[in-house]
Amino acid sequence: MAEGGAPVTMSDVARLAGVSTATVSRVVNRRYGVSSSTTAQVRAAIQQLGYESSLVATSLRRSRTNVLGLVIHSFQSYTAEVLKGVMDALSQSGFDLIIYTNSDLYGTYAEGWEQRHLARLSGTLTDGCIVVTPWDEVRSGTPVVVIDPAKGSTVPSVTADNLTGATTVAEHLLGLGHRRIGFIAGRSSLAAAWAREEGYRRALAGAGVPVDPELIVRGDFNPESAAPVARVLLDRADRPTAIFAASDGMALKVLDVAKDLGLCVPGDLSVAGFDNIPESALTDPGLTTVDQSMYQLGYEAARMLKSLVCGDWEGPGQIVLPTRLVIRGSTAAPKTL
Amino acid sequence: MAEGGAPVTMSDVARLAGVSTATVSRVVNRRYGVSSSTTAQVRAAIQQLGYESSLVATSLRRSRTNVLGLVIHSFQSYTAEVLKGVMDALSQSGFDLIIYTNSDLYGTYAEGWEQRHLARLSGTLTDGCIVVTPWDEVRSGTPVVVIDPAKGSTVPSVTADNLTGATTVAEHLLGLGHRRIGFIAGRSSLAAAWAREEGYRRALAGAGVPVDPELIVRGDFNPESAAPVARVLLDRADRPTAIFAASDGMALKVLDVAKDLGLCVPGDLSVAGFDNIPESALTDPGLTTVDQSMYQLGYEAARMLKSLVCGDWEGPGQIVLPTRLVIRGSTAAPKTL
DNA sequence: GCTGCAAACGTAACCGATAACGATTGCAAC
DNA sequence: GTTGCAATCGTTATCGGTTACGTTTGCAGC
Repeated sequence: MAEGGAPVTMSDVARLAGVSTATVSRVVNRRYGVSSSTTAQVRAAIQQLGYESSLVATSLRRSRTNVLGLVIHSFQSYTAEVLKGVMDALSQSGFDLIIYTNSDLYGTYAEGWEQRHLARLSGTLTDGCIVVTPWDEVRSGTPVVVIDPAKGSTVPSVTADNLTGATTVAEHLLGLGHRRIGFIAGRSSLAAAWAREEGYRRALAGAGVPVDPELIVRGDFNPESAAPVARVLLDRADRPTAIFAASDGMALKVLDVAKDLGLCVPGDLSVAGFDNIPESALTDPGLTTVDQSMYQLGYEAARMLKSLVCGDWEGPGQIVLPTRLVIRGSTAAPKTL
Repeated sequence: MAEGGAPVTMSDVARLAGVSTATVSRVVNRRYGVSSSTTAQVRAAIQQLGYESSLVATSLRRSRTNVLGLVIHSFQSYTAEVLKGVMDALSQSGFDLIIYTNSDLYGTYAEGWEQRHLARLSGTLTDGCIVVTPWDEVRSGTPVVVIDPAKGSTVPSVTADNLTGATTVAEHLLGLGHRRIGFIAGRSSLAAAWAREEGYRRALAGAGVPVDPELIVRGDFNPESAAPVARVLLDRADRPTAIFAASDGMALKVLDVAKDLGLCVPGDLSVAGFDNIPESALTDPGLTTVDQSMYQLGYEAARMLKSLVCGDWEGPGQIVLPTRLVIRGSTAAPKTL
């Protein structure tokens, strides 16, 4: 059958089978109270017409839909990792997944897009939602889990231990003998950016190394934002012997800048990042970084949401996942040591 | 406001504002025929209650929803690229996007999942759908665009020029002087696999090189499937001087196998792939491949669907996008020449 | 033969919104 | 004072299902 023609509805099936729509509904939902002969008739009609129940109509009437929602702003490379984790966690769970995004990719977002998207889904379509954005003003009748929420949030959430992770990286650099360590911070509005910077500061303080404000510059987590500020650091007469960027994307950009300036990594400059995106393993030299497993974040968020929806969640309201230092070739002891 | 409480509906707003739901609807949809004073009252009530219209209820009643759907089986790495293209094409178009996936990631798929997913969305939720799968038995009341459809399909579709792309790669290898070129085919049920193999055959035929069936082995596009069959090729006494794999994932696996066997690429063996996934640029040596721009596929599919929904599509029913040969370090003239 | 009861099935209200239609109101024109 | 018309707003049917409830039917038990 080709295109065209109105979609086949339950009453079409009912008419063909010579029964009421209620009976068709009972057959579809395998409810008690339909004789085997009429069941067979109805099934035959469904088969013949190629009927599929409408998700919309069903979800409007029913409270439970067995569909979970995921709301995102736009597609980044890490988004795919999160989604893989979410889908693996939902594998064979009986829950389907709907991802809702809007088309305003580059335009300015009207305030409160999270709430708007959430409301459109969680009204009746989904049994619960995952929100991938720093945000905590959740209003929803159904459970919501936030990945990487704003600082001090009290909504159910999953986040990486950015503070410890960043501390570990800085301690790794300090352990190698570095004392002048540049830091490229992330967008200051994000909790993750704050935690990573704080980890850097604490590690230095712990080692008795004073924090030089001149060595802290700010990007926005985007690779492109790192190039100019990295140059600022590296053009200094007393340039740092190591640079710790708050994201791998920015760290990879630092590698490019270093190459442009004729600096050898890790000979002249050690570079470390945060995230462990796939590309970081493939550069030459490989990038020392912190694995925060976006996959794991997605996986845990989905697991949590699933339990919240089923009402059998036992764990804590906020999950903080451990991070893992990944040492590769981009860091070494400073030459001047 | 925290969680809990039934979601606020239109009648809640109507009650608070002292009007009927019809009036609220008119205000929400900016229709003519509401005095400015009542409009203000209604808006105030909406604000106070935090009302958001339900996507489900709206789409059930209305024919048009300004939401497009995308149906996929599971998340692969290329899926993210397709999605980026789709979202860029939809940027500021007024269309939102809903991606529907089910949870059966590893389990066996019941036959006809495409139709089932499509029916659940296109009943009323979406104005049209993109289906990312080789499939052509489309039945839908709303427009559907298929990315990478089955062979000889007549539904609106977007696909890469696999035939020409594969021919180009094979000709590149022939041009370097290779005569014994192994081919690792993809899953035979897919049209893309057929086209890529056909391109390989045609290039050889064009150069007057007889096709040796012993040099053609079959994977399934998955990286893991390539290792054993690559070994079969490379363990032969008269092993090929070059291997062309029908996907980058498989080609990268061939690089691993070659390394295990102590073969030098491209000194002892040239390797080429197809897809140009990001990883292919980062290996050492870089992988010669064909860029088919999944991004572009997604972009064009979305553009086409948008026009089909609006009824102003002028282009052809099937779009075939050109491919581009990307020459990197993994291919060179054979040593024995 | 009548009652009782459960199985089988239809009727109709309902989910939250939209839109055709009807009803009310105010005001100008006759 | 009517009439006419437009502006404003409420009533109600409807989208495609689900489900509480009512009705019919068949059959066992008295």
